Amino acid sequence: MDLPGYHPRPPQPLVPNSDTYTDNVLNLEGSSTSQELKTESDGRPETEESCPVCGDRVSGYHYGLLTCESCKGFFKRSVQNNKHYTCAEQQSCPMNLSQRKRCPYCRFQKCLAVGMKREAVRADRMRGGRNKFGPLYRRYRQMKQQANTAPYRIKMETTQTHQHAAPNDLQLVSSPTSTSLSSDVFHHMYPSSMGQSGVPIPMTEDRILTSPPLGYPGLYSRTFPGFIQDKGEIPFSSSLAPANYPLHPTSNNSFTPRTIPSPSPCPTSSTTPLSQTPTKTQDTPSSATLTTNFLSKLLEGEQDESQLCAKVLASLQREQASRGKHDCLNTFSIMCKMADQTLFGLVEWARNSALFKELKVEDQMVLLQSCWSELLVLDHLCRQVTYGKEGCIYLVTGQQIEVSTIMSQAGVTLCTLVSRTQDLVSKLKALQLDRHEFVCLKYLVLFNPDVKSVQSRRQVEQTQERVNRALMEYTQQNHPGHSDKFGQLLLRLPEVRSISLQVEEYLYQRHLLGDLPCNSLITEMLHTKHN
DNA sequence: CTAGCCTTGAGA
DNA sequence: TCTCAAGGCTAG
Repeated sequence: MDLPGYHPRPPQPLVPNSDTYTDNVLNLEGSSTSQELKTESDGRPETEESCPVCGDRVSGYHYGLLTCESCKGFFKRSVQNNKHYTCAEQQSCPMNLSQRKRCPYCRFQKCLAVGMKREAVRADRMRGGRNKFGPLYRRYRQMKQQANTAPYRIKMETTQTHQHAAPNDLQLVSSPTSTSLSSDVFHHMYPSSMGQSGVPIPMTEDRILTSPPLGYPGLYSRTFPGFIQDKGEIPFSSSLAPANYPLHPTSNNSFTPRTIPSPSPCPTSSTTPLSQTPTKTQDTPSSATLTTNFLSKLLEGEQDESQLCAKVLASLQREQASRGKHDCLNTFSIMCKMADQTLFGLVEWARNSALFKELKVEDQMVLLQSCWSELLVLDHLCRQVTYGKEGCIYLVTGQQIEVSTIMSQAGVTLCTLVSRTQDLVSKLKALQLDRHEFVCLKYLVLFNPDVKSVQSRRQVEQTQERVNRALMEYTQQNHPGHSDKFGQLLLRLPEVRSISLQVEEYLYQRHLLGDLPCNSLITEMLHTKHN
């Protein structure tokens, strides 16, 4: 956002020898009101929180979340008096302590976007007492307390440290070269089609530099100097071994990370409960067995999260190395780079899929160009369902950002997107989405026969139907108590679609503002669509 | 209209 | 009894 008050602060040395990013990096959209408060820890961290609406100091839980006194009052007045504001600008006014009074429309929209609840304003105006959000507040507080007792905040590394580096430390593979993805990379993946000449793309670079599976990818965040920092600390609570499945703490959802197949040459060694069921000796394979085998095949192609994590970190490190000491990526650019690398992985995933390979190259291209953002959203959702803690967003790099941090610094559109996505995460967690179901959803999105200009429409349709059937049988077999899980899962896809379209729209706007890193696969995808 | 401080009262 | 999120009051 190129709006007044939304400019990142100029880089400034935060600690002696600060040689990498500076404190502007957390500014998703440039506003920078909260982080000073956060780091002035005086042992009462909760009161140091910043209001997700305007960045002012919070005074407690109000209408569903921690906000400041003024936003509490503003929200109360707006709801009680049934206010209808209008925005004189583009409905994306900056929202911070000094400018919150300028546009009540945008302020109220942001209140809603960050999650303030209208229902908490009492229609009867009764004073005192407790409302139904009491337990919610208590849970938040418990979570915060937990986070504060075991904060794995990454101290900003001012010099590269090898202390925690694994033998195949990413630093060893970092190279001061350009980015690994170039704008024509998608076309280079499909050289036979489209006849795009393009420049030679170093698309092998990633493969060359990709490290072997890493034991503790989380550690690399420490060895990635200045990756994200703010006043010497980044506000991410990074887990110790985010992508190391056996060590990853299992959350209260149904995921068992161990079941995530690595691209090992031994695909039959699945440890999923499913693989145990078809071992009964039968002359003709049952429908259940066929479904299981089919899904196992689909799962074989899934990316290994730890490898993806390492790859993304390596790419980001290369990027930083190539930029030099005083040319730092801001947080938004870092997020874009992460998304770009993730997308690159998703394209690879599709291209390596046996079912996808059966399609004509032209069809492969149009399908991917049609659903790339949905795949990204699905991938993000799966990561949140698997690893995400409540109130946090889990990044592909294994780091976490508190949703409230994003909300306090993002504009209305981004807040809405985050809020919608988190809602969907909650629904999928409630549905206990598992890895098999997730991979089916990915295939259902990829094999979309309704995409314009698909040549082998029937083939795409048949594959989609096949996956759809497998998903239905799988949910019926594995969740007999949940008779409509299949239907419930399918009902989430329109929202995935809708979010992905909003993401595309948002990214395109940022692209037009010049905020998107150039030479990215995402930019290319956006261009393809808009052309 | 804003925002800081005050009062209230159900639930822990 | 204490806590703390509601609503209320009021100077600016």
